[in-house]
Amino acid sequence: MDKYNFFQNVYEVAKLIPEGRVTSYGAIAGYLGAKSSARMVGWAMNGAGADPQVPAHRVVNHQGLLTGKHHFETPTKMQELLELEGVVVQNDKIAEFEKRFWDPMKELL
DNA sequence: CCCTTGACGCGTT
DNA sequence: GAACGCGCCAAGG
Repeated sequence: MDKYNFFQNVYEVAKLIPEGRVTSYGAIAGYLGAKSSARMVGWAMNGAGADPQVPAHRVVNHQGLLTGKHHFETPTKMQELLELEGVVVQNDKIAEFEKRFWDPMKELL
């Protein structure tokens, strides 16, 4: 695992997120061994926007809040995509976030 | 090369 | 329970 692959790893993990599930930046960061560097995940996702294979809409903050929706084509796109996958979004946050939460540490273990 | 910003997270007040 | 501050790493100005 090269540190230089950090961004790539983020993309890989994001691609593994199942439909109707969401995860947090911190969870991905922790899975990559940089749990304190959740911000890097966000930065990485910034580049993920160029890669349609990376479902950035399934990645939210630890609150389940759609903090990154402004980075999409439209601020509502993120919520739309989530709802299309069966994820209930209310007030820009994931409903039943704990139930929808997909932890790479456990799921990919 | 220094300073600021950024899609976060956690501990403390 | 909300607000604030600090840590973390990288990129842009």
